[in-house]
Amino acid sequence: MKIDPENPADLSAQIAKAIKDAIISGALPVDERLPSEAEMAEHFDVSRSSVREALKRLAAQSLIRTQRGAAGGAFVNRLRFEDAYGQQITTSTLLLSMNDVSFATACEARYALERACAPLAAARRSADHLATMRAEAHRQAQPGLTDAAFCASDVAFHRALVDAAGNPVLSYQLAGAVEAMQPLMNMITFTARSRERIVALHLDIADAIAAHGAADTDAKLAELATYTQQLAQDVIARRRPA
Amino acid sequence: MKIDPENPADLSAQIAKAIKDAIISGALPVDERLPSEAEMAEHFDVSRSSVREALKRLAAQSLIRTQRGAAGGAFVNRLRFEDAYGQQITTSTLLLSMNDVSFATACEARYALERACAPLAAARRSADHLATMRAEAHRQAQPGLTDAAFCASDVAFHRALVDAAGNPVLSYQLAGAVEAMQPLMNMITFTARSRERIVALHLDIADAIAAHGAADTDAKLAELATYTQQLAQDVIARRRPA
DNA sequence: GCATTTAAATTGTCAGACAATTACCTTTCA
DNA sequence: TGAAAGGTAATTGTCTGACAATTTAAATGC
Repeated sequence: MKIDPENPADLSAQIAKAIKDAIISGALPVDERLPSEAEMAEHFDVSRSSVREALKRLAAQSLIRTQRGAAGGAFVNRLRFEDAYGQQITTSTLLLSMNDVSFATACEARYALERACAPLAAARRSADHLATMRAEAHRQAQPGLTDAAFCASDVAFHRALVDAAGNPVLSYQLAGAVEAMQPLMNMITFTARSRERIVALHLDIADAIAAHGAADTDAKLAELATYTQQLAQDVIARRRPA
Repeated sequence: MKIDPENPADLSAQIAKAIKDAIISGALPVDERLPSEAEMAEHFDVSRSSVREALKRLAAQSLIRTQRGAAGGAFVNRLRFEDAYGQQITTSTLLLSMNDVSFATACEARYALERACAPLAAARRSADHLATMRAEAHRQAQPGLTDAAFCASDVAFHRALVDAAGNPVLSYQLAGAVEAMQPLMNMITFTARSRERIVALHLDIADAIAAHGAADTDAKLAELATYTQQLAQDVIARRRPA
């Protein structure tokens, strides 16, 4: 850990960066205990408040965890894939909502990434993943389902497809792509969507994956992507003249 | 914004979550000014310190920015793709280093995602992206290049390929996949890698993209993936008996 | 009208105090 | 001897008050 310059602004940011760099570089291994707040305050020659604000910045990124008590303190946290999922989804959602990304761009990215998983999913899918996909597809066929529940089930279906690839790195990357799209898909749900067509495609995809058919899976996913894009264009075209 | 319960622990985390939810829900639009720290302290009935720690948590996620002075305060920050790149790379790097993901798994994910970009890159690549890819490939052929510089150029080549797809959402997603792999690739650089083979493949990829050949690009990327996996296996096999 | 000065608002930092929690040690009693 | 009870120290969590630094806006003087 390095000492801060004489610049008396952004002290907590500087301290946070120093500790963060130490964690990334491996100088502070997982579960290592950081010095106490008082010790760090003395070491960096700042107040305990500044140290605390720095630690809160790191805690917000799940880089450390804190524990009260005699043997307590701040510990380097093992960043788990499950923790990163949430951050990924939040960030993706905000990126989409704050940067007016077009539906076409977001949809293209989503299906491009999902199709990247298709061959792996077709090769490795377990009976469990397949059962989840089929269960969700059948749920989507129920007539009384609300739009929100249909969308949630849609997300669950695609999550199962992604997880079927058996690669946690891919699952992490796809979390944002799949789950952040749900609000955008709601945009269409209210108007033009044909649930029957989507359910049929989902069942086709499940069958293709059941048969380990990589090419078939990819083709059906491409069809679903095209249909989704077409729906969006229809909705936009309908809104234009009004 | 809601009020906190009577639980006097994790106050700053609760406040941060309340504000974060308000931002995600859209109740606080971009560039909206939050109340001053003193006002929030009174509103939530906590001390200014707790409010400040909550704000630091949000600042660490680039959700807000702060400004001193009379018309200063905390403002909802527009999350930009460039900001998210860095977070994505950091998170991916830590996930890989802290969860002992196998090289095979990480490499598989990386090339699966990159191949998802290939058809789009082949279709849309600008002269600029193509020039960057070829320039990096030629730089990699220079004899005096250090291993670190070769790796950096390798990353730049693949970044250009991804950016050539012209989809900022894809570029964001791929940032972690491409850049977080650099340390893992260094593992191999020291031993078995043939630069000539890699440069040749890079030039083939650039040619395929120049000719808008989606299938050729994908095939060459698949070849590069296979070669990389093979290298890793060789290194592991060589270390085993020793 | 324009430049200068002054005031006010706001975040950034500091110092000190107390509360809450937890591990560890000591004492006491069976 | 063993175990339960209690006390002690260390550490984070929170509060209060103060001052410094910065920036905008208003007031003032020419």
